[in-house]
Amino acid sequence: MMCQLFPYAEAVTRWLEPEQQRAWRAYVRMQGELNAHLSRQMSVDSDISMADFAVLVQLTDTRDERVRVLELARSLHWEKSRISHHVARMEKRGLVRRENCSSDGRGSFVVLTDQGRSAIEEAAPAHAETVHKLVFDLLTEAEVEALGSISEKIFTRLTTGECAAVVARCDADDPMEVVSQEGGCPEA
Amino acid sequence: MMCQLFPYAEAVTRWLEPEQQRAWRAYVRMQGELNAHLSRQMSVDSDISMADFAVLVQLTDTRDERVRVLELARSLHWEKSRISHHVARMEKRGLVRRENCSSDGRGSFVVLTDQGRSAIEEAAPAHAETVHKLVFDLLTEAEVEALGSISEKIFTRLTTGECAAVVARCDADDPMEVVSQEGGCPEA
DNA sequence: TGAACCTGGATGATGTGTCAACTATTCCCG
DNA sequence: CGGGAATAGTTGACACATCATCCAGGTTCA
Repeated sequence: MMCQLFPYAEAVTRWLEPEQQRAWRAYVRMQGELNAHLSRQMSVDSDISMADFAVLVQLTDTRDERVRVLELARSLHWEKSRISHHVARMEKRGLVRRENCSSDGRGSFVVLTDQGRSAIEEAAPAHAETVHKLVFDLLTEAEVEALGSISEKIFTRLTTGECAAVVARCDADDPMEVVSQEGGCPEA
Repeated sequence: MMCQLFPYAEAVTRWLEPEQQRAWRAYVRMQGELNAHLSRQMSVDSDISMADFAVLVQLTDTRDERVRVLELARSLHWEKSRISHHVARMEKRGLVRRENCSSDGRGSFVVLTDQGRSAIEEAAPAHAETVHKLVFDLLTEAEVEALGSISEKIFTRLTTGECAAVVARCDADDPMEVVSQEGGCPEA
């Protein structure tokens, strides 16, 4: 219908084919709803947000439980100012603590506190269960595989070449390397 | 790895299987990155946000180009206060206008302005092109089909039964009906 | 009629994400 | 060594989402 509404758009415009449109609309709504649901679940039955959780996962993922701010930014694909603000708020709530880096006067570490550790330990099982209920209990093995490879394709497209350049987020030293940080701890 | 880190979580916890984990991590990152990229693209080369765009699409989708606030909320699956705030901001920028509803003294309409119409007309082609470049150019027909059906499964799960009840967002009169609003105009 | 209740919507506080400066350190190279 | 560039991180302003609360206009029913 939009296509009828915008007949004057340059003739070169590639609108979506019907099946593409169906898939896209479904994806957009699903993704919005799923995010909302996961966030709400997390902050209702644990007392942290998905963002907190993501940060805490990165920290528990490191022996030593301390990570440099920019490394956090790179592995989460967040901008540095986002990390900075978020860590500040988490620090205020006692989930993490900042420490100066002795080897580099500019840098600082984000360190997991006991309270942070118990927060994520409490949150993780419920979150994993939610992901099961909302996603994996519904999908066949083939669909899981498809979801993974579709996501990887798109992600790779987004983080290589022009797209990555446009973003200029907190530039992974090697733009290709961002996808290789697998094998760590799950988000769920 | 998290599984090792939380061995004390109740034994009943269902962690994710390796393939599930891979798919889940890939999905989460892709989705975050894709959202960020679409938003940035939209606000760089048009002067509106994805949220603005979504609202404008709903408006152009209606002959008469006016929609009741709550109807907007229902079709976008947003909370009413989100709509209210967002419409207020859009009004301030001249993209829409509010009008009182004569038949129901409480209600009000959101009306598309000329400026709003030209904003979406300008934004839509570029957005569609971006979606092509970032998504559909990469996927086979089978993958498009898979993406659609996976998304629909999850979306349905999220909007029926207990999940929908938990949310109690702006209750579609018939909880089943929310998925039936197909056939309208694409988001892209 | 009027009291209890429901509905459509607005509002303010708070937490969060983004962008554009800004500071302080370190690096590089003459 | 010294000065410019790069790097690590912070800060403030603003847009946005959520929550709880409020309020005015309808509905129901005695």
